[in-house]
Amino acid sequence: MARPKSEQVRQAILDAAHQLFMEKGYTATTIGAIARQAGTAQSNVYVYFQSKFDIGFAVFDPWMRQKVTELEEKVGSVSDPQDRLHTLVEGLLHGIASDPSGQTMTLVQVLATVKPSDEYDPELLMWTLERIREMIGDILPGASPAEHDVLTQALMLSFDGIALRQNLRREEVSDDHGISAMLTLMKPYLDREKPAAKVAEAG
Amino acid sequence: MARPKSEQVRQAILDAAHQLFMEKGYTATTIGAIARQAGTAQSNVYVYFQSKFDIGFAVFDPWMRQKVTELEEKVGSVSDPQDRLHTLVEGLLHGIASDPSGQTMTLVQVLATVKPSDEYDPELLMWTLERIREMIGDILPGASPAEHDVLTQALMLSFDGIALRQNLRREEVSDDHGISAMLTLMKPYLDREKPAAKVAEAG
DNA sequence: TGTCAATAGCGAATGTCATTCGTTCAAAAA
DNA sequence: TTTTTGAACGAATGACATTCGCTATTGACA
Repeated sequence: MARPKSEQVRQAILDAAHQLFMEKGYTATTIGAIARQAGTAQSNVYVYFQSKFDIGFAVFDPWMRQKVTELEEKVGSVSDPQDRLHTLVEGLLHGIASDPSGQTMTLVQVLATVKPSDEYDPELLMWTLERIREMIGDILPGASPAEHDVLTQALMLSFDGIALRQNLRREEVSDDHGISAMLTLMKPYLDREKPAAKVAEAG
Repeated sequence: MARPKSEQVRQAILDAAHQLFMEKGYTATTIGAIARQAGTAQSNVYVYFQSKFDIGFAVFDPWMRQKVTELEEKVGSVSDPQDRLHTLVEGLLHGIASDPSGQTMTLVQVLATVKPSDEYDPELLMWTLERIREMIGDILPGASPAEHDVLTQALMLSFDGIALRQNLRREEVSDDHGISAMLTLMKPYLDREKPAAKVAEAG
């Protein structure tokens, strides 16, 4: 009832935040700057979002879903299993986790500065895990579900690790070694129908 | 020359910071609180440390070295290679990365809030990498140096990933799957002298 | 078509921090 | 002793996220 929130204003705030996060990072972006860029009052931002944390997540969430969806298409368009795996790992760890536009930095800075009052919903994490498990299942139909889980978990863990390092943006701390390491660790699964390791308690 | 800095004061600040970081986390701990707890003036803290970042790192660094050293001893005391690998991965990822005292949260929050003016020195990271590579070399003498690198990089990446998630402290986001996944991925290296994967570009 | 009540929108606070300033005073060097 | 350097300190500064009190709009209802 009464005066409704404007979808335009909401989107303007998200767009402004998105652009500023890319330019300066989440921490260095102020609510005042977001409001100015969005053409509204600083205090009005709080009519649309509960907190800066909220904005950060609202910006990252659709970006991440978009990227993962694109990756699914890309992986789907490759036929050779070895190339598919390479595309998946490379795309996830290089293309998304160490994405140069800085969206991943947003995620890290958002997650690292959660306050108890911020409500973190792991739904995006679960959704992403699901997509990756599915892609891995497609690439390695011979492996067991437990093995799919193992590879999925390891990939997501690496994703988070690379994201954290990305935040440092130091030449000395390159991601390349880590990425090729994960690729190497996963490769053996391509070569067998029933891999040696059935230890997987993951599930 | 002139009045020298007091090692006592410096240590008091570090101790106070250490305790408060464990209790409330890095972000939620204020310089004022550290000073009060250390029995000195807030401004005097800046005589001993350049910034809050500096303090965070000065607290984390010796803790991490201690933990890694303990892990080396623990791994060294185990004889069976399979148990050694298990001890290493479990100790690194469970014992250190998801350490409940909150030191890892300190690391994550410190790294995630670096400002350009903060001088991050990757020396601790390099030192840790070196120790882990050495342990892996001991456990898998049959593997090539390139393979040692691969496993080291993958382990450190997982370490960072688990540390980031640890910061969320949510039941839904457990580390166990990720840890056992890494263990599973590494196990095959125990069973062969010359593993299939020689793809390792890492080095 | 007019009135009411809810609430978007806004400018000016608040409150919390890290960090800096200006001054004082202890101790090393002369 | 005297001088000089810099530790110690209380009081600013300057950034921010977030809240407050008020005004203006707009949907619902008469």
